[in-house]
Amino acid sequence: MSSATYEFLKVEEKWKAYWEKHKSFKALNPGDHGFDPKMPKYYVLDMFPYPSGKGLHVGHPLGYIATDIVARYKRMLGFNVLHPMGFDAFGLPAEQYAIETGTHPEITTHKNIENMLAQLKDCGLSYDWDRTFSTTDPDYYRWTQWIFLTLFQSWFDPKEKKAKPIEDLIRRLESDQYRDHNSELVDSTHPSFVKAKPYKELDSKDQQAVLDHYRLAYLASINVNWCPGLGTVLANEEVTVDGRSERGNFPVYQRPLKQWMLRITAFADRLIDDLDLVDWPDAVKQMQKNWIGKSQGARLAFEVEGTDQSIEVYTTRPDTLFGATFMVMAPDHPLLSQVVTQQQKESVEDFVRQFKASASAKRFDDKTKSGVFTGAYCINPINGQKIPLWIADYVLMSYGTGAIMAVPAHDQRDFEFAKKYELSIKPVVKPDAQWLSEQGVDELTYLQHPEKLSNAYTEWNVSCNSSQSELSLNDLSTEQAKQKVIDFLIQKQVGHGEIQYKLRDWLFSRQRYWGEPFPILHGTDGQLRAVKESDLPITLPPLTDFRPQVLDQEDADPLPLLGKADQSWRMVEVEGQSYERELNTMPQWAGSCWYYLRFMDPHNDKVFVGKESEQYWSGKHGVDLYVGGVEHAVLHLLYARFWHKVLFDHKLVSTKEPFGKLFNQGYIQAYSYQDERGMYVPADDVKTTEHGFEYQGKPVTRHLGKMGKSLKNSIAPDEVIEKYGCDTFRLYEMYLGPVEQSKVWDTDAIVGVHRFLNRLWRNFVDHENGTCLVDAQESSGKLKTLLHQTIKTVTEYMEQMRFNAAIAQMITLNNELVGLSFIPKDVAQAMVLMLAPMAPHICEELWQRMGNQDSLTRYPWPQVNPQYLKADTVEIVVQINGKRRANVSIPTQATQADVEKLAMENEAVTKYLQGSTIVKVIYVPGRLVNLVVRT
RNA sequence: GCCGGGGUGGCGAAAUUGGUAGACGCACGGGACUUAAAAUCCCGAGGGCAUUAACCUGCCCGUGUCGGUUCGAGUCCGACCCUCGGUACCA
Repeated sequence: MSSATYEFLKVEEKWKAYWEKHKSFKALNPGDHGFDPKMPKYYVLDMFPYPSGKGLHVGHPLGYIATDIVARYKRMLGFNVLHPMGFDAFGLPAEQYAIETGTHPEITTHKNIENMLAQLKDCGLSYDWDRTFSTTDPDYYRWTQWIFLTLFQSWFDPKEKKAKPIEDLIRRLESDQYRDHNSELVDSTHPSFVKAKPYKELDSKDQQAVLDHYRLAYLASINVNWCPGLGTVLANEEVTVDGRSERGNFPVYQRPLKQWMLRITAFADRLIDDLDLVDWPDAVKQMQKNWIGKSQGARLAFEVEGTDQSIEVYTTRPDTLFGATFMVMAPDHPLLSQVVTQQQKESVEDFVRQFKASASAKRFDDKTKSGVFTGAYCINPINGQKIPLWIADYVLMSYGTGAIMAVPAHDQRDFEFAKKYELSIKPVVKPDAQWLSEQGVDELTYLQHPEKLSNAYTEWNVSCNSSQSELSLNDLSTEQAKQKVIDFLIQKQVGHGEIQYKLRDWLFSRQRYWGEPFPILHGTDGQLRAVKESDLPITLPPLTDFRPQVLDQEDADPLPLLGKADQSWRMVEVEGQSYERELNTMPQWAGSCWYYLRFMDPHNDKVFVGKESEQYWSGKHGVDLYVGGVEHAVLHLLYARFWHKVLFDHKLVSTKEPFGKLFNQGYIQAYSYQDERGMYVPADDVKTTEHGFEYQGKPVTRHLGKMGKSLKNSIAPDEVIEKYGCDTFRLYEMYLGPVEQSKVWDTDAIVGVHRFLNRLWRNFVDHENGTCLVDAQESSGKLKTLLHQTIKTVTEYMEQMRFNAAIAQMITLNNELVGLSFIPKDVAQAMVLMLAPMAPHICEELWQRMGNQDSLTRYPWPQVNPQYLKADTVEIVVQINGKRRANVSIPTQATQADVEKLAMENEAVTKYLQGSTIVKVIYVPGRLVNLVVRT
């Protein structure tokens, strides 16, 4: 083998060692030696991984390679680039493994991180490894705990819509603002005892209770998702639509428990509004908006006839109040027992019993509605009409007030229910003429007998049938009518306008071991006490038995694992008082809520991030590019934005939003094969035959999906890198298709880009004697034009992260060089520099062989010279009536008149022009001339 | 149902502001090198029709479907079909 052959393994090893030795990718912080404040910054971040024990497959590095290319590209453009990597290592898998094997999660985590680091380093990624940390490092979670305390010591001022220190609230309470009913502090769910006396006169326990009521982190006894199979409670976001746990697929039950909550709902409006500030995919913005689920409407009360009770309802269509012909409350509504009549008591109780029994078993796509009459009647506050009160399974206690006014004429669900139980239907919005004709009725028939139709429609917008002596909505638009009704409700003191959200406060505690302990102490009297900042971190106690108390009964109380910790850890004495530590741990999401900030200043032991570093790296938009999977659209990304906003309100971070630009990479998919028994067979050994797919002579079925060890279709990056080299691997991952798209892995196709790199090498290095074939001469003519056009398009593609298209351009250029005995210097330089972000090792080697002494890491990206963009002559198309008829070659400088003349002289053109007159000539410079003719 | 993406050869995909559709790569076919194979390299190709011994050449049809705007539409507008993702008795 001659030394001229491209020996990728040797070359790649050489340059990896070089970069490591020279710390080529170290990002300099303000204050560091050599830091240049004039250099613009660029922060490019990956969603950091969970260090799983299974090892990476070729799908994992896709996003990392993309960000690495951006990072290398931006360095060449002269940016100070922050490109860090870390590990999100708290969470269930390590703990489950500990249960099975007895290995402490810390050991497992450490081992997995080591493995993953090695695999990542094989990919030639240009991270600043000095900034790497794991969320499980006490030096890191110390600050996670600190931020939790910041939340705990904050309240949300609804007037200014921002988080403020709790001391600020105490000052206000001491001035006794809270008992004033016009004060924004008054809250209807306030414990009644605190309203009786001024705050100052309350004992310290009651004062605490008041404060706890306002904190951004608070304990509450609420209905939570209790998963006995995992021995823990879960956030709404962690429960699937089937009512099972996202991890482990265990059944989840609703039950009230006392848990830590974070008041994310207070930030709902800002979380929606500030989406306008960021450059994110519309799909993700939309998902967040849907998740928050803001709706505008009205809350109003219906008196229950013959009692002093009234039922509150929420509606987004107050304009249809005249059309309310019955009421429905949820079967688990707290007022139910007080309004049901004696005669109906038995059938209502039967229904409730049935409802409860079937609630967890009920199929989620079952939309049939059933209900029962309570015997009670409500009074419609707008017209005094008496309407029956029902309970039904289609009204949920968890949204709005748990009761609705039913307007069957304009709501599909109410309509179905009304038809089933023969309740009256009253249209109050004028229907559309076209809709009526589709239904085959005239307006009069519809208004008098709406029950004859098969559906109800709600998108019309002029009220009708809506009037009584005091109030008429007839002929008003929906918007006008809504406002008029709300004004009326306020005037009658039975309701008001209201905004509802689907978003619930974030359930923040778990009964597991492998998570951040809460820095909270519980006094013997139930008082909460924050751990002193100087006592952080609260490290996890040693434990040998990690089995959760898995309980068969769904109503058994959860037992936090930290309850098994030694007495000496659990019990603390402060100022002579004895306290027990909080035994819950934080959920997996906690660590990932702020890691992007720690990367800016990872070794700071004074603060969670130094102010100067934070301001420099945040700049105007925070993280400049954040790349990760779309699966985090509502979980991590919503939580992190929430924490960021709290930190922003405390002036601890300088941007409103953490991630200026978000990019969702696609997934790498692979075929998996199952035999008749449904067992997965190794995808590698499956043969394609004329009948289909076969494994060991037996037919198997093919399915396209994720890659994974259990599916026996996993391919490790190591195997690919060993065989083709890291540059080929990186190039191939990018060449497979657009980064944001999912694509199917096909190992066979990898030879394409591998051939390209070999061809590139041969173009540059003489295969006989290994000398460099780059000439001192510059290119000229068409090659020069092609070069500058390539630089132009490739630069555009790099900006748009369309690496597949960029690679194709460079392959084309390289193909032009095949057969040349020497490569012009300017072409060679530009070629190597442009390819360097994607295939850095081979480019470094070629760069050195071209006579450069140092790494090309910070060499400037090639510039386009517009004067070379056009060749001396250019081929243009001659069209006649839009159809291509001929090509003519014209000088670049030619005027339109010249072009027309040349076009007319063309033989093929004259043939078509016979017997026609030219009506119009359209000339697109450099491209075509279109002759519009009439015969 | 609602919201948001996406439909281009056998496959992955390209196509500036509307301007020669299918660049580039895989697979395929042919060839070179080789005792042979692998690897490597070179050449070919959207579909159809006409013409020809063959090359050449000419014409028509082609970007999910139908319609519109335009000299000209993958690109813009309208309706529909299919598909992927999110979400769902949210009042």
